[in-house]
Amino acid sequence: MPRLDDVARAAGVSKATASRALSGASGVAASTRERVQRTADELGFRVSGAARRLATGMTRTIGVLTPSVNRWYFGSVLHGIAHAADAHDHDVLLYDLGAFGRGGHEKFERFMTRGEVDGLVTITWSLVGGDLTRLADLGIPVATVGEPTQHTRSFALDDDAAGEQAAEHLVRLGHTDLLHLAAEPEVQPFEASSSDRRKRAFERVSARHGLRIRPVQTVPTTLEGAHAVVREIIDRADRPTGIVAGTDEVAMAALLAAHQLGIRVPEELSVIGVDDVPAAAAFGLTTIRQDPAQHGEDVVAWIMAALDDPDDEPDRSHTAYAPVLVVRSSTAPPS
Amino acid sequence: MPRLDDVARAAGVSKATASRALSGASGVAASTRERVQRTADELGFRVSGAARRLATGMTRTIGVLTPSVNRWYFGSVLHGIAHAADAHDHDVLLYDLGAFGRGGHEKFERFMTRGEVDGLVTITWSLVGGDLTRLADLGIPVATVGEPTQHTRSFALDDDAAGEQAAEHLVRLGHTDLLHLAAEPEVQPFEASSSDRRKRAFERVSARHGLRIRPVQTVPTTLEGAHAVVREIIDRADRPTGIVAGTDEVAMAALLAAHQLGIRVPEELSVIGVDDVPAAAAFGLTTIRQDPAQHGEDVVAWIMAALDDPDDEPDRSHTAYAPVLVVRSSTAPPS
DNA sequence: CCAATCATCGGAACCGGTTCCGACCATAGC
DNA sequence: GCTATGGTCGGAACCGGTTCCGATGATTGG
Repeated sequence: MPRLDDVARAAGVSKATASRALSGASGVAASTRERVQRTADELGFRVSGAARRLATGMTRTIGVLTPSVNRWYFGSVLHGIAHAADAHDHDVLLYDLGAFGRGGHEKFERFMTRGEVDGLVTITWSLVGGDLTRLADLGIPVATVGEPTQHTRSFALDDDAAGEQAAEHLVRLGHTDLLHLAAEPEVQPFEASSSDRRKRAFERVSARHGLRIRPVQTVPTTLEGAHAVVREIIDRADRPTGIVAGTDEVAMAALLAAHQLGIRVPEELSVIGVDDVPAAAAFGLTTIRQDPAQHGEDVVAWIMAALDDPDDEPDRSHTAYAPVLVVRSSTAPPS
Repeated sequence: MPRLDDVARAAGVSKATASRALSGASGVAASTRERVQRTADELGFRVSGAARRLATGMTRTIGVLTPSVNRWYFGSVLHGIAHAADAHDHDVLLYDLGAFGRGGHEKFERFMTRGEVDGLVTITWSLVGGDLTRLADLGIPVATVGEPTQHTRSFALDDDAAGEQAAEHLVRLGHTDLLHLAAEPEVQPFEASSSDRRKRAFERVSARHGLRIRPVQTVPTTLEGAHAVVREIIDRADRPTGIVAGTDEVAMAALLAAHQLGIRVPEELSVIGVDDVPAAAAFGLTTIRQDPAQHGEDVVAWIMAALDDPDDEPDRSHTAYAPVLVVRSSTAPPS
C-alpha cells in the first residue's frame, strides 16, 4: 500500500505539496496538482483515514444513536441519513441503543467521550434524563430527529397538526363518537413525546367539536404488540364509530382485529392512522403521511453546514414538518 | 483533553509504561498498573481512537454492507450485528448500498480500499458481479449473511429445507393444488438467490407428490409491491386451494387481498409464508420461522474469532440454520 | 559472594498524513 | 533597473498513541 511519501517522491515533489495537491488545498500550481494526482492514481494511492484523522482531528464520520433499527420510522430516518452522509463523503457509525442491553448507559458514557464522530444525530427516545443536555455540550454538532427538543437542533413531524388533522378528518365525515389509541413507546421518553402530543391534539379536537368523551386508550406502538389489546377494545357493544390511532401500526392492528371480529371497515368502523408506512396502501388505510427519510437527509445537511460554519451561536431551533392527509378506504361517514 | 503523556507524567512513569498499563499489556507491575489506571481516571483520560488506529492498524470497527435498512430481515441482522459488536467493544460502520444511488459501484470501490474496518459483513444482495470475490481478497475477514456463498464465510437460513417444509405442511393437510409465489428481490443477486432456492424446493415437493402443476408466479418481495399482483392472481375462478409464499410479506399481501375479495382464509384458501415477521402473529399467518438477529450475532462472533486467530486457512464454510414451522390460523385442510 | 535470569521500565522510532512558516522565483509596478 | 508582491513549494513540527530494544535492579542458583 503506497504512502503519501511514495507518491511525492514519484511525482518529484515534497510530501507537503503532495498532500496539498491531493486534498484540493490551494497554493498548488495546476500542472503540479495534475501530475501528483496522476501518479497517485497510477500507484493506487489511498489516503490513510487513520492518519488523516489524527492530523486533522476530523473523522469524516457522523454517529447515529437510535433506539432501534428495524422499525419503519427509525429505519427510514437512518436510510435518509446514510444517503445524505454518503453524498457528503462521510461515513455513518451506528449505535443501536436497543442493542446495548442493560449497560446502555455506561456504553453511552464511554461513547460520548470518545471523539469518533464529527457530528451526532439522535433519533427519538434515544436518550433519557440529562444525557441529551450533556450531549449538546460535546463540542460537536448534535441534532435530534423525531421530537422537538430544547437542548439540540431538532427535526420532526408537526405532531400537533398531525393529531388534529386525523381527528378533524373523521369529524368532517360526520363522526361524533371517536376513540383515540395512543401508541406508547417501549421506553419512556425524556420530554413530552410525540405520542403525548398527538393525544392532546385529539383531545383538543374532541373539546372543540363537543364529541363524546372516551378516555384515551394507551397501547403498544407495534402492530404485534397492539393487536390483542386493540381487539379487545373494539370487541364491545358500545364501540365508537371511528378510531384515531397514534400510529399506522396501531391502526393496522385495529383493521386486522376488526376483520377478525367481522366488523366491516369503513361501514361499521372508520380507522385513521399516522405515518403512511409502505403497508398502509395495501391495507387501504387512511392516514397522515410523514417522510422520515427526508428528515434524515435534512439533519445531515444541517450537520454539514454546522461543520463548515465558523462556530457561531449554537443553533437549537426546531423544524416541524407539515403532515399531509392521505385518504384511502378505511374511513367513511358513520352509518 | 488529557493525553497519554499527561497521564504518564502525573503517574511518574514513561509514556511507554503508561500505554502498557492502560492497554492491559503484560510486563507492568501490578502496583504500577493500578497507579496509572487511577491517575488516568482522575484526569479523565480517553485514548485517542485515531492515534491508536494509526499506531496499531486496527480500527475496532466492523463494516456492514446492506442493500437496505428498513426491511425486517436486514434490520434484524443489523440489530444482531450491532449487539454482538458492542459486546466485543467494536463499532459498526454502516454502508446502506441502497442509499448509494447510481454511483453505488464506485462508492463501493472507494470504500473497499479505504481500510476503515477490521472486518466486513455483507448482507444478501449487497454485491453483484465479481465484487464479492474481490472483497474476499481484502485481507480482512469477510462474511455474508443471507445466502450461502463460495467466496466468503456465510450464514443463512436453510432455504431448501424452508421451502420444502412450507409446501409439505400444506400437502400433509391434504392440499394437491398449490401455487408458489416467489418473492423477487429488487436487485438481482449474484448467485442463486434464496428466492430461487425456495422456489425449486417447492417444485421438488410438487413433483414428489404429483401435485397439479401451476407455473410459479414471481412477485415483488414487499407487501406493498406484491399486493396488487397477488390480488389479481387470486381473483380467478380456478384459484388454488393453497398458496406457498416465498416471504411473509408476500403471504400477508395474499391474506389482505383474500380478505378484500371476500375469500375466506383458511376455509377457501390456505396461505403459508417464510420468515415469521413480528406482524405474522397478528395476521394469524402460518409460517416458517427464522431468526436473522441470531445470524447477525453469529457472523460477528466469527469475525472476532478470525481476528484473533493467527491467519490460517481462510474459512469459507457455510452454516445453514434449520427452519422451524409455526402453525397458526392461515392454513387448514382444503374443503 | 558472584553471575545468570527475569521482571520492569524508559528511550526512541514509527504509524501516515496535515499545516505553519520561511525560502525562492517570477512578474508587476514605479 | 530595482523593489514590492504574490504564487509555489520544502522543511519540519505535530497529531497521540504503540512497540521494539536495551538498560536497570532485584532475585535466584551455584
